[in-house]
Amino acid sequence: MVTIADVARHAGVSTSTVSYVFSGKRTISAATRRRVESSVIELGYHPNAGARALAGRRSHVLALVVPLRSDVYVPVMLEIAISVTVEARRHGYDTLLITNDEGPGGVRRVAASGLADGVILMDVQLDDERIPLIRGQRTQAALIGLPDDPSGLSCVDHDFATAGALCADHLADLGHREIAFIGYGPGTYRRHAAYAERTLAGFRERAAQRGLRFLHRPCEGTYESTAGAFTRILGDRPGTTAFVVQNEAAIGPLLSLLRSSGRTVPEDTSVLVLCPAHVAEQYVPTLTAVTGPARELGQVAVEQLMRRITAAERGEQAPDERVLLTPTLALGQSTGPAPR
Amino acid sequence: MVTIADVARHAGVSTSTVSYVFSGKRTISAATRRRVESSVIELGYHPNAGARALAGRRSHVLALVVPLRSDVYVPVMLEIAISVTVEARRHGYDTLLITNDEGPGGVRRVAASGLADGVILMDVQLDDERIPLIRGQRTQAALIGLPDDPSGLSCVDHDFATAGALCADHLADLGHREIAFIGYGPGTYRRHAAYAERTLAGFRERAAQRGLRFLHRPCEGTYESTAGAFTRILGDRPGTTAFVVQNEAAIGPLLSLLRSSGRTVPEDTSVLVLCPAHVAEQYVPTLTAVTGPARELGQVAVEQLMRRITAAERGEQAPDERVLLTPTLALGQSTGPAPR
DNA sequence: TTGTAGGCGTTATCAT
DNA sequence: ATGATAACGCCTACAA
Repeated sequence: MVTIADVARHAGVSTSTVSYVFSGKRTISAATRRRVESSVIELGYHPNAGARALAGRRSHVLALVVPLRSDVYVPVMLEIAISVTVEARRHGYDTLLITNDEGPGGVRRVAASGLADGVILMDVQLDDERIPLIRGQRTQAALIGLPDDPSGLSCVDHDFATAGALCADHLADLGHREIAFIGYGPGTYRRHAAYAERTLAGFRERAAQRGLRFLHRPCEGTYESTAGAFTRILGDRPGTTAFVVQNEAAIGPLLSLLRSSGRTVPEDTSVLVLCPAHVAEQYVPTLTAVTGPARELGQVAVEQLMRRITAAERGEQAPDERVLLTPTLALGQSTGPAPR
Repeated sequence: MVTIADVARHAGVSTSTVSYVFSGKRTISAATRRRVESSVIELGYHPNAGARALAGRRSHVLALVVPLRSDVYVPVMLEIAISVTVEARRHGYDTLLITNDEGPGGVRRVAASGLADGVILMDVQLDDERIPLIRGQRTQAALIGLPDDPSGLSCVDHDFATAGALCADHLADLGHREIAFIGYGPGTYRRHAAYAERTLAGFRERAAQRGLRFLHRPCEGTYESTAGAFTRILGDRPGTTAFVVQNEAAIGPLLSLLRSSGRTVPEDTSVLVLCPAHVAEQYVPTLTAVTGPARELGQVAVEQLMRRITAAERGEQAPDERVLLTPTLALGQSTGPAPR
């Protein structure tokens, strides 16, 4: 193994000089820097991570806690994980994967052992049980998802309320007046899942402002459940001209049901979905969708965590941050003017 | 921070005794062990990862290289990543996520710096460019996916040939004689993607043995592409009574096409898919599927890597392993006896 | 069965 | 602008 001492000897400088060439924490003459750098390349030197962590009290690793089972659409999870990893590298950090099957103990373990300098929690629930623990051990953390009480923490999430409002606006602009909202199963609302409640609230409020009538129906996402919701909606409100769907699993069934009931999309009925763009694009016709930027979620979380780690190292108190990312409307072929 | 010296003092033993209690590398009297263990708990001691890696020359971390873009179905990727992480923990290891956007340099970096003791490569291609590099630097590695030349490496993959054979057998058993195979796009076969070629070869061989006629048609997975393949198949072989589909994206379109052409499933036409079980279950009717065990893929890779790391530490040459996991047939409602 | 002490490779504090 | 050197916390021969 090539050590820093080998490089120092080869370049004719002291080990501290080599170290400072890497860290940039003091000024080095151009000549010396060149000599060191060419020695590094010639010898194939890679700083030893363990020694660096030990001496520098920083592992340059962050831990990403992924839920084993999640309400979050799986491909989005991986997209976030990858964006975290890529963004972390831009800050000289590597990313450790922690699953929640260890329970909250996993976070304690990697933080207490110094394996990781900080933690990013994915799929944070309103009353997430991991949060008190994080607060307790002063672990630097950034959350993806907005908890009940975000004090003392940095977090980033989609702006679900705005997503809901965007849906109402788009359909109102097209002249629709009677709208059905097909949501997640009742259990999701019962446990107050943030994304479900906030989206609905945002939709409801904007719908009221724009003078829309609407009906919210939970739906498990199975074909039977969707069929039940569909039938009751058309029974209660035969004049319904548009559907908003927040449950990916219900999209396919709903389109089938519309077709077999003789309604064309978007001429007779508009369909607007809340889901990742590439899901909406898979359908025929392509679906108009309100979509949040998954990749940015990971990037922002990493930036927040880096700021906290840096602040903590300086003995400062990191400011809490709370960022909501604005969703966008991706026009597809499934929404159109309300029929007369 | 609580160090091993604090624990030793508190328990009235030497630091080496504490260390050996953890590593189990020498026998400790029950009384001493108890004293140490309770001190550990009382003080909340966690061994420092950096110091451990430095002194022990082992980081107890493995690196998992995930492709940025992949042919592999995304939820399966995450399932594998999680199974790797969980299995690694059972061996006292943590998992570092490496994306391929660093290029093969990422692997070199984590291996040379001692950040990771070994590497697991996902989604390995037949002529994977990362493999020569791994061989060159003597990095311990396990591959998920079977390359052209697996010498000097451990690898695990699905047994795609058997998956293809299972398809032929199931349909032959049901009395089908004319079968269409809807595969991936032509590009997939052109670059000799292993899973596509091996599946087709396995199917072809068994089909010949069982006296089946079959037609293979590539398909991009879009609605248009599927419609084109469908039309040509029924043009060439009007007597086709069963479809095998290896392209998840083509499943939805194919079912629509069958329905709108007035064919019922499974009475008129059987549909058999090659895809993860939970995808097949989402459809109405549920689809019969041939499925590989994704979770086990991760587990086996970790076990292989652990054996290699242990062997290398002892200065031994690790034996190459090559494991193919057997797929299973999951019966759904989409296959039935051939119509008369 | 247990203790002692040297060394793992870097960083960062003093010097110069 | 650069050097010397004491930590950093743990592991593991070597002793007892």
